[in-house]
Amino acid sequence: MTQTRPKETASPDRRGGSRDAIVRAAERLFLERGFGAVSMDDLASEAGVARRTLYNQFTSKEEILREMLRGLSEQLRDALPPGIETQGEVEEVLRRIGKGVLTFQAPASFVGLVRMTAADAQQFPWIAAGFDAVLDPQLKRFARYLAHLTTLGVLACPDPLLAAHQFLGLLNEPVLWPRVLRREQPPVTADAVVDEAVQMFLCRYRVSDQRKVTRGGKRSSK
Amino acid sequence: MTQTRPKETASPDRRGGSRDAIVRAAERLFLERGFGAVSMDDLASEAGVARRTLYNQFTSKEEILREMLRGLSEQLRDALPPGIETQGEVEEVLRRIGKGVLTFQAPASFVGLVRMTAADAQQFPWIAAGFDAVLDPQLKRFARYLAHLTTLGVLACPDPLLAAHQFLGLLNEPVLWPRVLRREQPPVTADAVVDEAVQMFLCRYRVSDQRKVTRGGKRSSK
DNA sequence: ACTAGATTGCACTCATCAGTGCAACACTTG
DNA sequence: CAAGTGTTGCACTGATGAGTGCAATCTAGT
Repeated sequence: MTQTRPKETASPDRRGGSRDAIVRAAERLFLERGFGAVSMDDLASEAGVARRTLYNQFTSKEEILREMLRGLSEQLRDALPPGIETQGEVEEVLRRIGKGVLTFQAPASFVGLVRMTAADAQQFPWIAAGFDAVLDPQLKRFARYLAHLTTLGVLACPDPLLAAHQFLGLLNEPVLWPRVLRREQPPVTADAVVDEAVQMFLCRYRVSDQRKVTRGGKRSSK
Repeated sequence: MTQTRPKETASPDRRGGSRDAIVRAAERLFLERGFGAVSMDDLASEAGVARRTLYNQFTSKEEILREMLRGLSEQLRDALPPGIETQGEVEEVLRRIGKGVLTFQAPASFVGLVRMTAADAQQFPWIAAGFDAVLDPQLKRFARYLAHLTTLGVLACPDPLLAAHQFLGLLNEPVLWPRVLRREQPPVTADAVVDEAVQMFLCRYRVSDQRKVTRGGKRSSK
């Protein structure tokens, strides 16, 4: 009789779909306006759900945010696929990583996440902690890759962590941060930014046994 | 009744000093917690002033923010003193600019301003506009400097604006953004960051007729 | 001392918002 | 139909916060 219903994807309207709808609405609104600036009424109407349902599914507004960030973390964790640095030559790998970074932070939701982290993490430190838990391993992993190449004699990075920061800075400054601060978009394309970043980075850190690829590459076709 | 007791906290001179006290309190609180997270009561007690005085001096909370940002803009406008790029060799000038950038964004108030811009500029676009009005001219000015050096044949920057972004990215990524996002501080010193940024930047853009680039530069001519 | 303007405490109003209780309703399953 | 579960609307509570009116009070300038 009273059976445990697996609640498999029923109609998104009535059955267990409300929880998902709420989380999706939270992604839209929290990331767009920030946590404090979104009321439960906003959330309910954005989710197409009664306000009371929010409290049937979650114990508090904060729990909605937690669940939203959990889902977002999983998405971001796949940003740089494992093994991206294992094959190919340095320049190729760096360009791949650069494109990967710029791609996975391209959606407006990532910009919103950065904004929300900057804004609300004072009151809710666990927001910054969760954000950090996702990004920091990837930065460290990149630094390990650079250190590895240094021991192989391909690069000469005396401080791999700083070098990793530098590479990310070359990518983020013209692309991500203007968006976060709502400055008008620079007219450069992502491809050009990646090309220039790789070029400058290698120019500085590559061990010049032979200069084979440092220069003659196709300059940004745009 | 403890009613007739004057505030013994900051004692803002009783005469005209209250307005300054309020603005100073606004700088502390708004930049630390964000605009939306500070109440007029917080502001009044931080300023050592009656809540009613806020409304005697300003018409609204928003006007307090506007006045605070106005003062802040003037401070930031002096960040890179005029003429900083006119004298000395490229490497010297870049190092001076780099140190200037890192110095003027060192105070916690600047980090707070960035946070507030990211957070509240969705609701109040004029915040981002004011922030932009300060930073953008300086970026453009730096780009003009790079373009000038390119015409002189000292540098080879095909895209001076992108190059300016790159230099700033090399500085900001390891220093400013971790602070904005409340990630733990990297252990690198500001001096090291500036040195490495200048080195990498010149390694990429300097035309090879120089004498004393610290590290063996690679010729990077087109 | 006197006066004018700034300051202060206080008691409001009006609005928003998180969260709860409850009864009615819809849909699914047996 | 009946039971169970999830959803909905509504009316609350309790708290916070922006902004105002007013009378008492303080301080400077004369």
